[in-house]
Amino acid sequence: MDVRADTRARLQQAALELFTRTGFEQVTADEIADAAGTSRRTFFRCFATKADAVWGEFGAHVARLERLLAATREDQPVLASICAAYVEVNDYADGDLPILRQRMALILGEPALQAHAQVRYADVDRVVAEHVARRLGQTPDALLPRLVATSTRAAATTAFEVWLADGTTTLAAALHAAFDQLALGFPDLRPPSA
Amino acid sequence: MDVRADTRARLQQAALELFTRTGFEQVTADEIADAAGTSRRTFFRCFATKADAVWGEFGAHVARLERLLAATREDQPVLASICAAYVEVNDYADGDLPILRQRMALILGEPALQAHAQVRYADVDRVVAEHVARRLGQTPDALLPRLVATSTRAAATTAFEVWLADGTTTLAAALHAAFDQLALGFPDLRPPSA
DNA sequence: GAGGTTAGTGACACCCAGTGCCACCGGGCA
DNA sequence: TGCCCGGTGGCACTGGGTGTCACTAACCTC
Repeated sequence: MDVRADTRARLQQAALELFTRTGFEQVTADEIADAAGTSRRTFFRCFATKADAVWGEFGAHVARLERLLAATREDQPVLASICAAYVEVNDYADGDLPILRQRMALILGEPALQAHAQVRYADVDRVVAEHVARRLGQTPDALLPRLVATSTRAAATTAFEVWLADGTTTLAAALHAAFDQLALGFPDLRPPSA
Repeated sequence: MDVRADTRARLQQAALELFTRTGFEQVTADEIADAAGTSRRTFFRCFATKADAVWGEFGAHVARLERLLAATREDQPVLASICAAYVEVNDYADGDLPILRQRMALILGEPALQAHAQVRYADVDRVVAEHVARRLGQTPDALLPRLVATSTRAAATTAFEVWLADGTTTLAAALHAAFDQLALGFPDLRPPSA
């Protein structure tokens, strides 16, 4: 019932390559399957959606984020704990950075993939909101847990965008810069600029 | 080349109705067209996507937001100006609230529509980022303008969610509550809770 | 009032994503 | 050798979205 790991890996690699070269919408599932030396039917057994081929092991990613948040020390400020967890989860080895760049360029650049990302990010938001709710003694669907979850994810996404566009800064540095702004209520735009 | 306004209105109404009753994925474009007394082909001339039938005149909405932001006084804090613009754009007459609730329940509840929303919201983000960039003398793709745009939209979305789930608070009140938290750097979770 | 233009529409054919179903193939196992 | 079973390929089908053409009704001109 399951899928052989190398078949999945070949499909993922082929998909990433073709999407980057030709554009997400232009590539058909048949072409990916051909490039990976397998069939269209097998592609859709590995990935529920064409878009899912771009996301590696994102489920494991979210699970790891959840564990990190659960292990947070109580005396650490909540935003700092979330920032630290985001930084740790996204601490890739140098050798993995090119693939990460390729993946994120697609996700942040292709409209269809941006849309799909929303569904995947909903899991992240849920995990973060539960963490905040636990720390605050509120329910996860109250205003504050929800708001912290969505705005910290907004910060993380923005950090990824500038990291991707810039090329000189570290991903960790970009994440810290974004979270600092958020945690301080955007001090840089506090003084009326006139 | 254009589409008759009442055809579009009938289709939109039928779509909203059917989506709410049966669920977005369960309704086919044919069924919507039949319910509106027209053809499938005409449906796709009115709306590029099945999902687009849920969004009313969202383009006009964004344009109005842009005008409001452009007319902002220079001595008003940036976040306050954005909050005021969001509140004003979402200041519906009481008679329009039921339709708004219906629309937002679909957009926030159906995964496929959540995904599609990301594409529409990208326009909002661009407009807000340009406003912030103008006020700060930065480019719209710098960290701070992007971050303010995405996190204020996160705040607005969260406000919509609690407004929808709650039923007692005003939309304006929910927006102000969310923006206040954001502008102050989440003071409610500042003290280490231990 | 006849003839031409034009916008809106409907009908049909097509491409492609995604799914259900079944047949096949290869390897472990009695 | 015969059986079982996980991975796979082929096939047909649904449904979203598009390009094309033919039709119709209004409007305009002579």
